[in-house]
Amino acid sequence: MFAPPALTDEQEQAATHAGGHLLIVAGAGTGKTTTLAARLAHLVDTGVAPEQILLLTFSRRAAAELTQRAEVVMGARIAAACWSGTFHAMANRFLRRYGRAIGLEPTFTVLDQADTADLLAYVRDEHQPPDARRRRRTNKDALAAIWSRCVNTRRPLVEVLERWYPWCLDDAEELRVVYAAYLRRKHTHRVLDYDDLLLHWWALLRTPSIRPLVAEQITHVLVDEVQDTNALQGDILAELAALGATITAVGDDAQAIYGFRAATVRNILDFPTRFGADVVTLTRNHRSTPEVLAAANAVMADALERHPKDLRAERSSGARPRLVTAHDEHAQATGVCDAVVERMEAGVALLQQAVLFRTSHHSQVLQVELTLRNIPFVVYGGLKFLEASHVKDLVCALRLVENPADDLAWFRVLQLIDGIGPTHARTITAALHNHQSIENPHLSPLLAALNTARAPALRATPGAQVAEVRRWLDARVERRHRNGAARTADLDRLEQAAGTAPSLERFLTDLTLDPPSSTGDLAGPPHLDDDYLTLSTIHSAKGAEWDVVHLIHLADGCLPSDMATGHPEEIEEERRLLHVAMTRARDDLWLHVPLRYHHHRQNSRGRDAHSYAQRSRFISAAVASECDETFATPPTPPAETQEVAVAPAVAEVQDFLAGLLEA
DNA sequence: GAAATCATACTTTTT
DNA sequence: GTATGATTTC
Repeated sequence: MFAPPALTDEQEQAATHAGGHLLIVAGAGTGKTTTLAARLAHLVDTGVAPEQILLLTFSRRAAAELTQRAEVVMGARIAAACWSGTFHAMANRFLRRYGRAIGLEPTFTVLDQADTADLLAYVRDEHQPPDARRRRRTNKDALAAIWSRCVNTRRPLVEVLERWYPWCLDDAEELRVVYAAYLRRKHTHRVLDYDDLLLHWWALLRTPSIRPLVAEQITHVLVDEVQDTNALQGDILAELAALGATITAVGDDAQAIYGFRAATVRNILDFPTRFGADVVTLTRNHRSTPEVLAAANAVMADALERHPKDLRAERSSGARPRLVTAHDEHAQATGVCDAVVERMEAGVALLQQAVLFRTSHHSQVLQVELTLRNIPFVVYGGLKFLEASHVKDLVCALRLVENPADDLAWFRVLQLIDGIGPTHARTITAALHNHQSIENPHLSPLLAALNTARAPALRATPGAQVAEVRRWLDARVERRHRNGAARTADLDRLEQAAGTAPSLERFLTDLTLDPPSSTGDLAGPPHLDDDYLTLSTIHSAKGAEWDVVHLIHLADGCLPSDMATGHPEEIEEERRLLHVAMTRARDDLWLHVPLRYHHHRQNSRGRDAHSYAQRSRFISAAVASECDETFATPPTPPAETQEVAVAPAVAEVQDFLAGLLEA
């Protein structure tokens, strides 16, 4: 018998619910993870084999946290036996194992979002090379986003264009051609994009020869953050249910923040009727003080769609949230640092404090200030490590080791050779596929390096394979970039990470499905016992909690983001984003509003500009009345208007120089 | 004709 | 810092 930590009545009811599908509506801070871990333990306790439980979480991080919590209750060995990970990671696992049944070679490579956009641009150029006379084409990121929305919402192209990309409607025919070519290309080159993983998993679950296997293997499915799943993921759950699995879904419609990724809140709202599920609602918040909750509830009070469940505070009274209006973002950064240090000196570890923001560049000024003050920090979210060109170069070269059919990888890697540009890269790729000979003396070192890395050599560990590829690559990376040393240092870190992977294929797949989420992730263990402050996008902070939380850049245009003010529902999603951010705080919540912030604007002279901001529209008078308000300190005068004292000797030199200019 | 180089515009959130 | 388009160089 296991002895779970004391559960409240509502948690207990959810954890031990028997006989059928279940929806747990769990507001922020109501002990969702505790309840889910307890349910997991309960299932095992009542005779379900851990190998028959599928745990679908939103991120690898959430999976790890849940598993860790479950380990405490049920022991590490049992917890580790569950199938757990993101929808995409689980799709990958099933497809590697059973893909052959639907005609999918299990050696496929996975394209991340940037690869997807690159491949779309690549096939478009084959059909329609850029034409100076024509107007600007749809950019490749939009190409990828449009198609992804079609797949994930399962709606036809024209409908998606009308609803979300009306300015692209004129290009509908062109897009159709490009997407058709993209589909063919992926198929012949054994590559899958993120959406393909879900789509093929779904197809697999509908395949008669596979269904009995899965039915036997998976009897219980636990889904976390179900409000952030999309239509396709909902259909996958339905297939699993049809195979006899019992589904437990957990979520909170007030925390739906992934609409931009085609998530639909219908998946949680319709769950009870679609699956005939019982519903248990958790409303007692154990995380935050009543003061923090009052402010968070006040934000949601103005929502267009009212969520009937107000969170009830269980904790005793604490400090009121602080609403700080700073003169500009420098003053804001100063204010955050002062408060963080003050709390640290009062005994709150940096690890128990966080600064959250809407977009990653909102944290730049703060990062400078933290560095100046020697306050250690780790940044989550928005990290473009995998998008840096030298990292992509290495990853593409490694993909060629695994899958020589990967045209996109060839296209990129070949252009690293002197004298080879887009045109030659294409012809050489085609020639390689047709086993024709190629006359280019610079090519053989690359082919040799790939062959050595590919050889089923005895010591071909992933680390050694990376090292082999780098013997060819490093010199080229250093030649192409001014800061070559820093870039090869990044490659060192990748090589190190590869050293711990079971295979090159696993290394590459993990890198795309679970990219390093923080600046520290690849750096390895030395960071672990340090104390550091967390900087995170709100999206990446989902599910986490801290004693002290600072929200910065709460200005209109930042939150709500001015990229997301087109449709009312987008604005509502931004509101929920603020709600999610505020409910991360246990004891102290700070809301920072800069009146003036740096704005990258492309005015005619190409100069950056400052914008004067207004407080976020979500901070209503009612919200403000739940906070203690502080106003801006007067600004320090800009440096260039300050009097600069000139020493006598310098004045003399200046006079001399000025004299040279006189006739 | 293709590659290298220079100039200019753009930069949400994530699997 | 990077992606794209125009211009220069090979």
